[in-house]
Amino acid sequence: MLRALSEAGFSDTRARRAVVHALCDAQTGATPADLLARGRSVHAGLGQVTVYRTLEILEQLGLVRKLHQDDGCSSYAASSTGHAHHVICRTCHAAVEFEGCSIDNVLRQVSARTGYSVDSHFLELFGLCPSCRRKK
Amino acid sequence: MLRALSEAGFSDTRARRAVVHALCDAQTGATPADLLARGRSVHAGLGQVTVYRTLEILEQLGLVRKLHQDDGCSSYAASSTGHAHHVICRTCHAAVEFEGCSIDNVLRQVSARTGYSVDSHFLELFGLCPSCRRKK
DNA sequence: TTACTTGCAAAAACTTTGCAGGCGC
DNA sequence: GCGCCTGCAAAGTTTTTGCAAGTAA
Repeated sequence: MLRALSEAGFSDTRARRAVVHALCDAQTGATPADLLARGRSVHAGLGQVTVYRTLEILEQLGLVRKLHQDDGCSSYAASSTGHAHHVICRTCHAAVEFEGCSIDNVLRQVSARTGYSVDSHFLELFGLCPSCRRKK
Repeated sequence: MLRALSEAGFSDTRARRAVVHALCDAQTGATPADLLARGRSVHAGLGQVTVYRTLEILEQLGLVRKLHQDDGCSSYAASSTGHAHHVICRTCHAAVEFEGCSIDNVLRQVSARTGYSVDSHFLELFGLCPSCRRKK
């Protein structure tokens, strides 16, 4: 992730490393406030504004994805690259990325029925992660 | 939609009718501010707070769904009932509901790979509506 | 009448912007 | 050294809360 940043022409700074670290450290979606707290354990002077600005960059590069959850859409999760989705645990919020969403059939169906030309999509799954399932 | 509200035990009030009307009137996702403006053409005294409160109720009843768009997650679209998704025009934002998302194969795949038990999902498609397509 | 609703005002939460100083390269 | 970055403070936005008055049933 840091590498991708510098390859895209962004400086390798202490603040950005802290945010990236916080994102990778969290196995769950994290809000800007979460990331600030986590990031400060690495770089005490980190500011909230920088978290926002770094997230903006990472999101544009596709390295981070905003999650849509019931309690709001303000958490972010690392996304290895390009097209991918997340499956989120409704108990502990652990977010795991997955690829290979073969929903072409749905796209075709919807195109045919609605007349829209569909060119992208957003998919998110919710359920229980293995560990939370065990605890039930 | 009004019927469903009263069946769920909520009063049939002028303010709620205005919000519901505004929601159905808009063929696109509408933000709380949009709904206030539209709703006021029906009930001039409508307040923003009531819009929020009504949306909350409608959302819980599954009559309205929050959309997840690039520019934020603060617009809502009417949803006839239960499980359904939207396909949204990236130009004019027209939102059309569709059912029949046969993504069971994806769910199974993800379950198998990640060990999560998946019990719900969120899917949204983006593209161009017939009318915007013609204008290109 | 009685309880549910409403809208205002204010508070709180969240995000963006401006800018002087700091740091990567 | 130059120009990108940062963090503070402040401004803007959006959403929530408290409460007295209003309205549906």
